[in-house]
Amino acid sequence: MQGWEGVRAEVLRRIRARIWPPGALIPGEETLAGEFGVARATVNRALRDLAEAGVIERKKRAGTRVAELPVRRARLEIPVIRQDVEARGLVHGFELLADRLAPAPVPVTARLGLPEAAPMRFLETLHLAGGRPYVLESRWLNPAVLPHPAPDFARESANEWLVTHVSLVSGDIAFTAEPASPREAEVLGVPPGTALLVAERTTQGTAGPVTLVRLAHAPGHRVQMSF
Amino acid sequence: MQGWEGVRAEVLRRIRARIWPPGALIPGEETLAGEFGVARATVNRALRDLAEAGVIERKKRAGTRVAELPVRRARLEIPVIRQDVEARGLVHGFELLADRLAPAPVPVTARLGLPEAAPMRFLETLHLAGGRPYVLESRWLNPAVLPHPAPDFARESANEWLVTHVSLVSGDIAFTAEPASPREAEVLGVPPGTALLVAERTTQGTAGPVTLVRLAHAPGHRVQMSF
DNA sequence: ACAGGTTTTATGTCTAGACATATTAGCCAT
DNA sequence: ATGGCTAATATGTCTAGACATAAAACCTGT
Repeated sequence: MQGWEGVRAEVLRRIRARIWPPGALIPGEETLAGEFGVARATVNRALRDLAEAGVIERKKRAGTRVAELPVRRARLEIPVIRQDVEARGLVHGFELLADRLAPAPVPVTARLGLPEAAPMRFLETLHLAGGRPYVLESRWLNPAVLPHPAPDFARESANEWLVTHVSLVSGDIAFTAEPASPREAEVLGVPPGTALLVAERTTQGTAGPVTLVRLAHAPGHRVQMSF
Repeated sequence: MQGWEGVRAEVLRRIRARIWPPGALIPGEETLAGEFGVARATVNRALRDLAEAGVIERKKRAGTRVAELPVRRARLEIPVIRQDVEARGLVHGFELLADRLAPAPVPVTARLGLPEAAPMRFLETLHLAGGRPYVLESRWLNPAVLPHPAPDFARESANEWLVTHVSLVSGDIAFTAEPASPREAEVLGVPPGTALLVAERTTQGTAGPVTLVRLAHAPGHRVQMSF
């Protein structure tokens, strides 16, 4: 068992076997390299990987120690909605329900870091999967990121246009469960108050805040991730 | 701007500027190393990072190409519930509501890959944040992973004991929105049918399937992640 | 004791060169 | 054409050595 994956496996084994218990300082890279008969860079690669996984914590000069409470990290892949639907073997479609320029509510501008009541493009898109309502997308879009002439969001969904044409840099997502509002109930074709999985995303681009979007999913939707 | 982060930034800039459009083959490591005046290993580090982020796709012999539809990846950190509560500045507590050995329902054994109706430990724990119900944890636990004598889950929550004592290897999480069942409503102190954010996790360990747990969160709970 | 600067040290990164490995592309025989 | 072998090539990884950097530890002088 050699190579950086071998080193990682052996270090992980020792941690799990409590040879190096939680909180303990493990030997330095030089030492381990000597013991395993590999170069220090190889040990470094292995330990860096374990640090990324949250198993160990590394600090310059202070050394490497086993994490006290290993934090598990799961990765969520956020596809374009069309891909998401097609991956389920269904035909994707969408309807543009609203498209207007309006002063954005304060909570929206605040979360994006824009001046209060800045005029923004509001887009409401209902995505369909196999002809049935799939998710209601309510989006506030910073008009500064749009080119002239602006794209036709009735032809290409805002969701997809943004991913392919705007350089998204960072952002965050939050999932909540909420009862369907009258509007959501009507559009999605469910009784008001139905439990909906709601995702709220904000994204920042290279040229400032891009968009805040709320995705209200039809009942039964699962967001799946693995680790 | 030098170093692998500099290389990554420049490559990313060219991709965003469509100098290298989606689907395009980008120059090889050797070429880029020459152009940027760094060693090939440095370019490799930068490109490996971009590949991990989903911006480019790499294959041996075939080279590196820009991803057609960049999939955004967000990382979720799954803390121990106690940490989660304490991070919100609240006092954590819990009550063990049920603890029994029972044949697990078929959907449970099936998802974990255990024989049908295998006897499993069923644990129901209500976690409290600042004295108020926070999340109801319903867990099926493979008794094979427990030592003798078994730990006292009334003292240390199963959630925390598992993280620190069992080597978890892989697993998956799914989030859904569900109406509170009568049981959940009663325990969490909400009206039946209230929209709850439910997380379902399965985990596999080195020595086989470990646990399947359902976490029904109190209303208003947000699961937050960033990218 | 204590604040401030200096040394030490473990990790972070880089280089140049090498070999390993997975595919693709080309070639040849059928 | 088609199947199968072979060579070419881009990425993956490793080595040995070097310098950079951050933070702890060790001195100072007051």
